[in-house]
Amino acid sequence: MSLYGSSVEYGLHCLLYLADQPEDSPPSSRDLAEFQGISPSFVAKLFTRLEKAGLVASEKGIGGGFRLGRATDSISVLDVTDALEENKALFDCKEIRGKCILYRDKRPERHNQSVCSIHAVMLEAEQRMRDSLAETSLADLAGEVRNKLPAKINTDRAQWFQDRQDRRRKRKTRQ
Amino acid sequence: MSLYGSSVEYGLHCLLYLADQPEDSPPSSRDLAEFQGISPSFVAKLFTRLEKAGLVASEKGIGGGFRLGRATDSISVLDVTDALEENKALFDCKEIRGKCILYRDKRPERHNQSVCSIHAVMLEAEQRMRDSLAETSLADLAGEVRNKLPAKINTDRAQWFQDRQDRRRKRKTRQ
DNA sequence: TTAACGACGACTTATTTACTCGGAGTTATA
DNA sequence: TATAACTCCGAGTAAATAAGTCGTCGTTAA
Repeated sequence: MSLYGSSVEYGLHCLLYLADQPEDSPPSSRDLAEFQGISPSFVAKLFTRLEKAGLVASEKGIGGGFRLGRATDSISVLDVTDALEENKALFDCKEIRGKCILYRDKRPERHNQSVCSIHAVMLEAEQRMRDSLAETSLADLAGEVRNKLPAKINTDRAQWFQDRQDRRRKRKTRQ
Repeated sequence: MSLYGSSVEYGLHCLLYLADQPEDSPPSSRDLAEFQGISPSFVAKLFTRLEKAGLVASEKGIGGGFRLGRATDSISVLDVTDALEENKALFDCKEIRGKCILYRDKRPERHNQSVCSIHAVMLEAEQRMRDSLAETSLADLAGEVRNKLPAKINTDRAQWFQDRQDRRRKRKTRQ
């Protein structure tokens, strides 16, 4: 496996689709899942976490779904990974120095004085990773994808989501 | 949990003790485990991985144990994490674009043309993390720890390992 | 010979991930 | 207003992984 789970992959792809979505027709989590060919119930679960983090806002009811909670340029990739992987650190220092046989009886005070050197190295590496992830926003990613793919794909996709929305709302808004 | 498992923590601590060890008396994996109050069988397992990566060299037999496979300044923290967490990437891109409902039938060729944009962001972040981990060597860490702790602790530790070694070898070298 | 060591692999257990299911709640339509 | 259609939501399950164990083997020194 990898350090980040598949939640991060699913979530980022979903949010990228939301970034290109018109304001008035929020796709449901089911729409997003079926469009990508992944599990609808799992995507639904991811979105509850994304909502708690404020990255998306939900709209209930028959025509409801999700829209982004903030502007695309104010949501970073780091925001998404933090929301989906909870607050999972790179390294969980268990302070095993405290178990050392020499200090089994008289607990040493100096362990609390400073951060474990190993831990410090890990914290630094983690911070660099986080800085990097924070540099890219959903707006950056969405723009990149739009430029990379031929226009027809984007219009096809927009059409598909619109059709789904229309079907749910019995074509009230369109036609 | 954290992204890196406890193998990394155990392994790094063990290697740090090896860094301060005199050449002629290699501690056994059991010595290292009992000194730190952690599971001997698990530490033994870790050392087979460290040996395969060339970070330690083993010596069999009754007085045997482990010594570092290279100089302390040529073993980085990254070397250790790579050895213990296999080749676990930060992000495992499953290319779910290929499952998209629009291309279910006619597989698009352009997916292979370029790296997924999301994947690219992750690769960059991972590289920065790896660069950071590669900057610190066992020599750096060992020096830091030596300076941080009072001298007595270091001599006590050296004495403890020496006693263990002597007990195994029935006090051939000492006394 | 014996006791201690590492090497190796199968095995067990605990935790986490990935995913499902059955509500509760909301909205559009009749 | 009743109801059907659709949503979010969170408890619960199954599969995968991590963490740790155990036993057998070949090696080495006392």
